[in-house]
Amino acid sequence: MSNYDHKKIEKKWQTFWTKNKIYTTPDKAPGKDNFYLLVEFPYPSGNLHVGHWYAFAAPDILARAMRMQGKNVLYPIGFDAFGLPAENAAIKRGINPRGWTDSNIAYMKKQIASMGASFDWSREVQTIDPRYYKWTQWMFLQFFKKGLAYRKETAVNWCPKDKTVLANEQVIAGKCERCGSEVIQREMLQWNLRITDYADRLVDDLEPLDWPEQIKESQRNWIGRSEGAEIDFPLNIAADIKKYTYVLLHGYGGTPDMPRFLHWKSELEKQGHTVIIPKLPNTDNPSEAEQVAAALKATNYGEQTVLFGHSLGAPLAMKVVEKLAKPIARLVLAGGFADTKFKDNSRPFEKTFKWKFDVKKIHANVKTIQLLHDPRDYAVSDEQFKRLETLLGVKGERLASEEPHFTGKRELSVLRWLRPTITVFTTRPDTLFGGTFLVLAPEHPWVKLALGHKTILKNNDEVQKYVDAASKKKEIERLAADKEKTGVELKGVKAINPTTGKEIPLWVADFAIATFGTGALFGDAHDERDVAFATKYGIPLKETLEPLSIKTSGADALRPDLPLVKRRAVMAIIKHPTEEKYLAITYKPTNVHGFLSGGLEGDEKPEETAVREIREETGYTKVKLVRSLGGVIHSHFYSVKYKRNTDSGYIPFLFQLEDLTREEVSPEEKAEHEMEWMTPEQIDGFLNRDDWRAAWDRLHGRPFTGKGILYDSDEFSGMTSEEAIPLVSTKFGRITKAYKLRDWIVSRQRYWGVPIPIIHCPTCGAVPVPDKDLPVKLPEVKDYLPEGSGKSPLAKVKKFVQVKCPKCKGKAERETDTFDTFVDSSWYFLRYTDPQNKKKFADGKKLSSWMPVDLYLGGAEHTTVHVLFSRFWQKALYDLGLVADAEPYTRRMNRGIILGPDHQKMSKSHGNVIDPDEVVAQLGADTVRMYLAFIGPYNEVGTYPWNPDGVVGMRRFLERMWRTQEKVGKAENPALENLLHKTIRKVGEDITALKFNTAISALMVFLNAVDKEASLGKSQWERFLILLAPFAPHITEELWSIHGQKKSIHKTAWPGFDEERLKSETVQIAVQINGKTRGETSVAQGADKATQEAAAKAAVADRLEGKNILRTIVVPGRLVNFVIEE
RNA sequence: GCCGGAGUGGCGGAAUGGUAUACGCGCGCGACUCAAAAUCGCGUCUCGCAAGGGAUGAGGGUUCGAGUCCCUCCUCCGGCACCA
Repeated sequence: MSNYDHKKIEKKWQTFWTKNKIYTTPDKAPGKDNFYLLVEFPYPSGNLHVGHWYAFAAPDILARAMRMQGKNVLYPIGFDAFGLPAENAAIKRGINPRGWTDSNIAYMKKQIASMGASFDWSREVQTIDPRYYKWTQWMFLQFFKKGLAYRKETAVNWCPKDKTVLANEQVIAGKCERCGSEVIQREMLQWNLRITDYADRLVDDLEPLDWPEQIKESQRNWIGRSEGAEIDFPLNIAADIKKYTYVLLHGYGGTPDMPRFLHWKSELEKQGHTVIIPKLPNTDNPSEAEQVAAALKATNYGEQTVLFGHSLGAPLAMKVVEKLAKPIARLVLAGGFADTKFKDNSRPFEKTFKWKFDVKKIHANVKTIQLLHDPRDYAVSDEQFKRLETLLGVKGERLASEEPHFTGKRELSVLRWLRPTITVFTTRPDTLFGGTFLVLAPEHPWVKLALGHKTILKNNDEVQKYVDAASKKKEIERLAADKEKTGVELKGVKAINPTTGKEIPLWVADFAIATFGTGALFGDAHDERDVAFATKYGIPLKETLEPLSIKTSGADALRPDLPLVKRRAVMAIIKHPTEEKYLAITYKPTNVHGFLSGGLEGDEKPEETAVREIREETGYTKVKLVRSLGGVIHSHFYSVKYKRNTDSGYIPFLFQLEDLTREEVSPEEKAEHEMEWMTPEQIDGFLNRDDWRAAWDRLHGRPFTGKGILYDSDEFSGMTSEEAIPLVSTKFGRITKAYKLRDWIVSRQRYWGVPIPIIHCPTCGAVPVPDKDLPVKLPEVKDYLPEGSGKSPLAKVKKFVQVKCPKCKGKAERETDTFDTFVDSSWYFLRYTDPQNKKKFADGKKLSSWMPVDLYLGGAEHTTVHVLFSRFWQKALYDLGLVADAEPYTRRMNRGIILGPDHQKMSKSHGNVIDPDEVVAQLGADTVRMYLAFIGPYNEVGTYPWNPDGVVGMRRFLERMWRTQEKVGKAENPALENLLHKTIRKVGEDITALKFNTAISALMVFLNAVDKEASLGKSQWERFLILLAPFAPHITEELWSIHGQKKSIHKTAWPGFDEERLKSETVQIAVQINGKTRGETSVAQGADKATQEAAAKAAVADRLEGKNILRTIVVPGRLVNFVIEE
């Protein structure tokens, strides 16, 4: 027997496997089920670290085992090769990013081969390959055509050093993730994908997935859905300050005297505005020229004009704006069309209207454009509306109108948008009656609108200063939770609380976030942050909620079968006469920790009740009322004393003892209560029921922020928060949702990425590059530095930029931004199913034979962004009918992290980095694979320190195994056979469950047993080798061939096991007395309960002597438990 | 602050509600050796000479029986965070 020479063996077999292409995966294999095992493809940084090994070599065990167990396993790999590091290397060293990337890939491929990984390299995918990114571009264009992609002036994170825009997730603590420079805010035209349209589905579709809760929860948190309502607060701008002239354009077949127009007119006139509703000619068969002329004649358009167009009036209004000589204040469109491409509702006027717009002119003539859309609208499809949004570059409002095409009698939905209102988002509409101020984000559109109008905004300069300061502040600084809140009142403007009709002040404050909800909120007395803000600035507050505590657990939990009985009662917090202490009372029957309480008797006043109860329960006689704490605290609980469900309305008071004079307390009272003087800190930890805590909070002036019972809220008074929320929402606003998730900005002003396949034409707008011209190849450039103005280096390549418009053949310019690399990686798993396809991104049949991915293994750092983006991408493709599944990954698991030997994260600065190449050279790939698999469970996100001694231990195991070949003889060793069957089962089960560590432990147990035996049979040895083969593919292949096998061990079937063999002839059973193990005994396999009981009794006879056995529990083959009297 | 996950020897970790601490590392003792390494054997939660007792972050509960299920608290890890 030679020594175990890992270098020779590993090289030999890696060459053999490659030569014989043993890992090439067919799309279908007869008699085998397909299994798609996906690992995240690496970025070609140039060097494989231990993390890569953990990411690729451990799943390789599963891939190999599943193949042997009869599955056709797709285990592919590729490279996510666009991105900043290549470009930075290029800038720094003046080299070509492609060359840099290619050589890194070549080197990493060698390293991956050294793992003995069973990847099918024939399916390799590289995102930098034009044959791949052609389809990245194509998919984006499909989304664009569907209205899922749009360009918008967006405040973005701008890194002054990298001269590029960063995604939120690339900003760490206000600094650029890569270079550490301070990130600033800057407005830029950016391509966005409407991931927010999918927010609900991205949350809801998680529900049925078999994913760890941790991953699902991270995704939910990232999307950040809040359910609540939008409420409109009309603005009371005094008529003498600002008057608008409203021009309302009616639609096809419409007239100015329709009820909704008359209603809008009268409402707007009430606020002092002028309203003009021109009669438009020939509405049954309209001509564009005539209508435009009529509309233009209606008034002298100027900065005081608000133009509104309904239905056909909408494109008409756009035409009108296009033709104007000077800007107007606002353009509002509802139920309008963008072009004739969608003839789902063809009308006669389409012949005469040209439907071409000069978008630049429209924008020049109106800054504020508001688009309203009801998704139920029968005249305007969602796609049409999205087109309109794309055309105008404005995100519209989706809302519920009275009649789906905005044709109701009053159509408040439109009126809300015509007259100035502030719409707020709230999750607590139950506190709306107590809304005493509004807060707008500094970037709120209305603030922008009002600034500069010094007649409206009396403190214009002050507000301007505040808004400027806010935009200069870094986001991190602005959003620090513990920061003192600041704000400025918008003087001269008031909002009207729609529930009370009362005027309330309007503030700008940077704690309001422009991108969440509507960018505006109302402040009330039941929110800690609002109260802190209002208190600081002396804004009045009004409470409208009384606390309600409902006990659902514990001895005082409500009994579902009993009715609630109302009771008036008092709570008394009693202060010590001299010390800063309060009287804490434990009510023993229910273990309620609180203060003193008692019910009103007869026609007692509450204060009298309190004094009487203090005397009866505590014996203290010298008490004085300090103050009433105000309000009522409601509490629903079960009263053990009176045996009924109680609905107590507690009136809370603060008393103080004058001295500690006491009377005798009755024995009954004494038995029920326990008393102790406690410091406020002790009280904090002592109280265990919400009603007491509410009283304690009230004493300290802390706002009540929970759900309760409404008062001073008109017809909603007396309702619980839960009852009131939907009712208030629909009466004063609309039930809706808000998300933290923002649309995905896919533009990057960088060279090393996929060019965005769009051509900008001065007349046609953004035009997609025709399919036949795809891919738009990344041109060569001379230097890779961004242009500095915000444009990518591509902008410097004239040949690339200057093109003809595919539509009108006029002069046009190519988009010069490239895609975020998360775009590249959002669909790579689809390409693996058909990587060479030139006609499609993948063939439908091939897709359906592999998708959805059965198991996706990756790093925890990708749970939110990459996994979420690719789920969105999949859903968008699904909606286009391009893929068959709405979710890409059946299962997703995150792996753990390998730490350095010092239990710290591996890093050069710690000097604790393990270089896998070195360890492989010294101990072999098989050892490293096995060690990583053994280090901890792969199905949990743990942190596992690399233990150099542990790796050596694994090498010892393999050497021990190597020596075992000498023991192999022809005859089976019967002493090992049962254990081998057990091992076969356990290893198989554990690998499937990703518990590689316990699988290896079972293999060790078997080898330990072999060590104690003189020999083992050839068949036993071979079955053992097969079990070990997925873990240590090289050494097992070698030993397999040494024993004369010609076929690769990795093409061998997994051994079976015999159920009967799993059982031994006798079993050890535990003998317990009262659940404690007191002895053990062995009985024959399958012995009946009586036999087991008898054997057990004998085993602990001495302990049972003279004891009365109350019960005996027999768990066959496991234990016998005697329950005896102690 | 909100939400999710987890706390078991000196360390990594194992345990369908049923004999806690498998397996590995480390450590101790021994064998082999002139010696060392390698290898092999024995031991290794804790108190106790022993018989016995006690331990799965702390405290309570459910159960014949709890590391495992429920409640309260503590600590650590992860996600979100001035999110209305």
